[in-house]
Amino acid sequence: MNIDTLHEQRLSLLRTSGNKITDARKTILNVLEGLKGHPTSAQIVEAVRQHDQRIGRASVFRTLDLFCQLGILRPIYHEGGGARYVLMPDGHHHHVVCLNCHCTIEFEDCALDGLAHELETRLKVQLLGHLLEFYGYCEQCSLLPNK
Amino acid sequence: MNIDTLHEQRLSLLRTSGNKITDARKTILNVLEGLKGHPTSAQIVEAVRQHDQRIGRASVFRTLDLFCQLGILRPIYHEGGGARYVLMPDGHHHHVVCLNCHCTIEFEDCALDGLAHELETRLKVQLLGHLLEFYGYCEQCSLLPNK
DNA sequence: CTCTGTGCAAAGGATTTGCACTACG
DNA sequence: CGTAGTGCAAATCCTTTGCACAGAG
Repeated sequence: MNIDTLHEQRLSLLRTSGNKITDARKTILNVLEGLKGHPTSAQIVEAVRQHDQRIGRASVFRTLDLFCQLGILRPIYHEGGGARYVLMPDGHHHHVVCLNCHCTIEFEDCALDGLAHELETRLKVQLLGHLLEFYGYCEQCSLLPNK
Repeated sequence: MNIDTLHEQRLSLLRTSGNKITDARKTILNVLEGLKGHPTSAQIVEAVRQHDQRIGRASVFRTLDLFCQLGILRPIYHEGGGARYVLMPDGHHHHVVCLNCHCTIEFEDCALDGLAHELETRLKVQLLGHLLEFYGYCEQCSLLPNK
């Protein structure tokens, strides 16, 4: 799937869900698409500010909440002050978190579609995506004593 | 696996990792084991307070961080002020979150052990557990318009 | 034209920190 | 006994809220 297509899809999801497409929201979406990894809200606010001085802090938070509600974004929490956010490129995201140094390693995996379908039937829910997080110790940290 | 055994395992993990077993930590562990679902830090602080008036707020936060580092507990973030915590009974936890009403549905699943082993080999990491979160709309919310 | 979204500034909380004291091992 | 852990209270910082104005549809 093409990046621009994804971008367009997200914008049209905004529209079809009854929300408006504003400059602030477009800018924030662009910023999110440009940031790598799992940025904190503070990093996002900062990046948005650099992009467009006029966008207020509050709007960033409101927009992040909106994106989360639409399933475009997921909040995660990795110790240390504040939520972090992950864009869900194709509705899913997978990573390994180190409990010691808190680094994250992303990986691809698509073994969960079957389970997703089963759950939709069994629990009568409608799923948009998933977030899979393994935790443990990364290569370096697993070599330390006490681990 | 027996509940008491799990409790003992957690305590001995504290000891073997070079931490001390104190009254405060024992109380907080008991409280966590007694709470259902995905309590917020505020709920945990409150529950601890009811259990033992003398335990300070800061100690609760420090202990939660410690438990997270040991892999006993995982922080998650579900919109709406503050982290939530999930005990990892056997090192894993799975749930579905509704993006609209924010309810959660827990389910059992053990299809990830194979993937965990593969990742351990491929990424050279040492895994303790995992958290799998599906998101979408629950039965009631998926029937609403705009969904 | 109407109603949703925005920016600002201030309020409100939750979490963290520093320090003297306690108690685990 | 020594060091890790604790409780308290204050400081800090993130997030939310209220309101008048702007702009999308």
